[in-house]
Amino acid sequence: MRQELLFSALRGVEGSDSLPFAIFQELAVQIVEGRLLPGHEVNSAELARRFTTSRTPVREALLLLEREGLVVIPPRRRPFVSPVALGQVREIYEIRGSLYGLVSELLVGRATDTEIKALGQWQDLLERDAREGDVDGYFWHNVGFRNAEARLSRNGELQRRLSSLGLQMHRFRHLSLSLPGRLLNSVADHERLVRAYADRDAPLAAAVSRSLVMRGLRAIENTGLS
Amino acid sequence: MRQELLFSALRGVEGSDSLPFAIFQELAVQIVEGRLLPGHEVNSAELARRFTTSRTPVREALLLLEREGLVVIPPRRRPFVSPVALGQVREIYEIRGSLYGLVSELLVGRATDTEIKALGQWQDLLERDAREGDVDGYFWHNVGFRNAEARLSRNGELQRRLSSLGLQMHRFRHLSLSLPGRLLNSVADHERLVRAYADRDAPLAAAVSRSLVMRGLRAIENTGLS
DNA sequence: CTCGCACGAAGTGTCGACACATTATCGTGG
DNA sequence: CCACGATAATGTGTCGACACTTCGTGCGAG
Repeated sequence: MRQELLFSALRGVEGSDSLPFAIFQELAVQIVEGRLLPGHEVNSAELARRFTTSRTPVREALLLLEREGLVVIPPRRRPFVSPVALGQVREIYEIRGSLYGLVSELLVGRATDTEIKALGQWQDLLERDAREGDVDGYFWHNVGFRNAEARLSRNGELQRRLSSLGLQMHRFRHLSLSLPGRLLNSVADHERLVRAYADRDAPLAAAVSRSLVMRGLRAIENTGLS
Repeated sequence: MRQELLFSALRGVEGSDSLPFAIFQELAVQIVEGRLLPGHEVNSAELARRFTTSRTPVREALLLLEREGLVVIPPRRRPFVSPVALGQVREIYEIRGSLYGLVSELLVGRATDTEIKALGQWQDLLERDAREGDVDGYFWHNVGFRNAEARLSRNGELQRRLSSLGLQMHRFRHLSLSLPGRLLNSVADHERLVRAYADRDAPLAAAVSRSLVMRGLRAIENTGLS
């Protein structure tokens, strides 16, 4: 499944074969896809029954979900899927904008010409998706593009933190891209970005990358989130 | 103890009264202060004996330490205090520089005049410490200053993430500040920063804030870390 | 004397059980 | 008929136990 892209930088932190991580991944996808709605209760006892294990690994999985901000665990109370408040969305976008600005800046100084060319190929895919109005395809190719950028920044810590933010963002993606005209706008930004990479213009790349993220926030704000 | 400043933004995430969090805090301080050296083995069995509890809460504490990057937990193998590689230090500083740039930028738009004046008071303390050559005092007042800045950014997520990075940074602080002339340099940067705040000059504040962090990295690199 | 294997010691991941806290149910009084 | 309090049901945090794996030690073959 394409969802595996979301965990790319998290894998290896905890053995991906471990039982807790498998449970975490399963639940993370469900939350992020909207099948488990905010406020929905995820108590360890029931999950243990569902996965036919004891509560210990489930508990660990819940802690992982908490660290990714997908679940809230109040002490002595049942854990539940974390709510998505507009304020928090804005906070996350601000961080993400700053960090992707950094990615672009680092990338300009560290990526080879061929690597930058490879980014251009992602750009072609995005353009095609936008032309055909394939919102879903656009989204996933965009994730691929961003992952590729993060990798080229040659900063593993940065990659890991962005991946964590990406999980959160996935939760409200449908709000961000489904607006008319949004895709074409976005694809134009991407083009400017790739050109800045090719020109090795670090400040411009950083600025464009950041504004690209912030435009996504603007789009969400206009839909009027609950 | 002053160390409590380090956990300011982490408290509340997990009940600070919980047993696992208490163990986490205890161990985090020991690692961060250098009393538990990189590579030192921290197995849950021994810790359980030392804290006179079962392994379950200890295990949870170790997971918290792992999430802060202070401990590595290889599957089926004993956990150990994570090593401090120069490469990783650079990665963290890059992220920190970017995020503190963001803090400064947001702060300019969101803090009140009186709040900015309060930052100036921290600045006075730093100046005095620098004049008197009180490296330790300077460090802690600096932490206070940065925490205050983060709070004024009015972005809780950002605050939390910076606090996490701060824990890591504490591990090599002695390398960063003990160089001759470093304090005076740093204090001059702080002054420029506070002035930019007073002038409500967001781009300048962001640039100064970031360069302030990066100067710290430069200082560490020159000492030649193992 | 060195290398490698086997055996024992110790640690990890998981489990079921327990006391306590929280939550839901239901009967009773107003 | 609703509010409220006792009580039952369910969940959390913690514990000790177990099988399996990893680590350490020493013995024996070469």
